[in-house]
Amino acid sequence: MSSTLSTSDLRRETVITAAITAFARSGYLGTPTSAVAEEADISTAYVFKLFPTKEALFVAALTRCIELIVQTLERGAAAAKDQTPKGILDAMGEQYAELIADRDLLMMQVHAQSACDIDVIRQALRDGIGSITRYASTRSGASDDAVQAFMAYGQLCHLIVTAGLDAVDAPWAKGLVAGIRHPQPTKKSKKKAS
Amino acid sequence: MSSTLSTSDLRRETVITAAITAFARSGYLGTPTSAVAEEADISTAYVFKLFPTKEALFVAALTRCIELIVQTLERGAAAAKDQTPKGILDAMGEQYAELIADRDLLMMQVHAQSACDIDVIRQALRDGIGSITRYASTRSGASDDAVQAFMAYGQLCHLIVTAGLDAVDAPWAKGLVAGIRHPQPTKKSKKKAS
DNA sequence: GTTGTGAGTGACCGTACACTCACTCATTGG
DNA sequence: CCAATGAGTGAGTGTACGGTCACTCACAAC
Repeated sequence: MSSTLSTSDLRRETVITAAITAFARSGYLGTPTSAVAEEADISTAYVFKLFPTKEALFVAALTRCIELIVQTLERGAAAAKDQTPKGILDAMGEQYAELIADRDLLMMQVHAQSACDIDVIRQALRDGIGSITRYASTRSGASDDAVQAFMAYGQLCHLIVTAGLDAVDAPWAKGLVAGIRHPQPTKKSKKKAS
Repeated sequence: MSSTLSTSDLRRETVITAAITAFARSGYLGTPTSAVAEEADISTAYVFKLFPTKEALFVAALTRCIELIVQTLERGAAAAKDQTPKGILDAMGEQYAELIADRDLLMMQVHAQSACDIDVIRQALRDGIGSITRYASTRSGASDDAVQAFMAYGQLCHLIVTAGLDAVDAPWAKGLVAGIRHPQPTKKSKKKAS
């Protein structure tokens, strides 16, 4: 596809991006490395030259997700009209909701949580939650309680999206979903590779 | 081991219990059916006589989890000293925290969420969240907002336990965990089979 | 031109797992 | 005694996947 040659570091970036998409789709165990390779338009063997193990690849992808999320919170905070703690936190939430519209970042977190029996993954997730929480806290200056609530509703949002509760037409579902910023699933056009 | 003969329906019950333990440990894809069989002290082949597919087995286990959770909420509500909506909801939360002390019920939910790309599992999870939400709502009589918060903090609790955040000794972690009822991990004694 | 190097791959290996099948054994009923 | 039925299993089968290895190819340096 690209006529310009890529150094292996560039390729690594490509693979990380592809890994996020692939792992988000079917989770750590459910995604063969070959699926990541295919998504990156690269051979499976080469993926293993760029990353020593599948675990390492997943961790790299997860870490990248967290970076993207923190960057998004930064943008949200910067764009907040109301620069009070609450205003900033709200703006962050709104920006976050927009980021996860395509679900990949969200599903990566869910899948990571489920893969926590693997030490390096749990550690990466811990660190990630740490980054996010610390940033939300220090940047907004909000109370611990407010930050805790911020995170809690974020988790609820994950559940809603994963289980597809926003498509459920029942009072209990409406109540659960109410007031939570909602991404309408962006249509992802899968590119056909030869 | 048992000298009394068991009808196949009894066996099915045993297998469901075993499945909860096994699946909770390593998730849907990470748990071979043979692990469930071993936990139930039964041959793998017989598991497939009792449940048509691994999917069906997982769904049965998940459904059982939800039943156990709702029963727990019932007990919590009944035991509430303060029978106001908030009092009942709090009591439910406390009882729930106690139930998930051994983590199996909690991990099953996490793993189910991650396995939501399988239709029957997502459906079962949806129904389960529905049961729980509806029960919490009607039994407590609390507002939609309060029920929503109840669920949100429940989800945060799942994250804390899964990622082991309660073992993290940093301010951000303390802030996240603060005030959330906590199970100290019950020691499970694995029984040795011959 | 030949020697070195890094990008990239096809073909393979060992293992694990979902699911099947032919079978054994015990109990029941006549 | 024999037939039928249901509990329960050992030994497979086909396939998929993580990881490896020997290899090719393009290009640069001399």
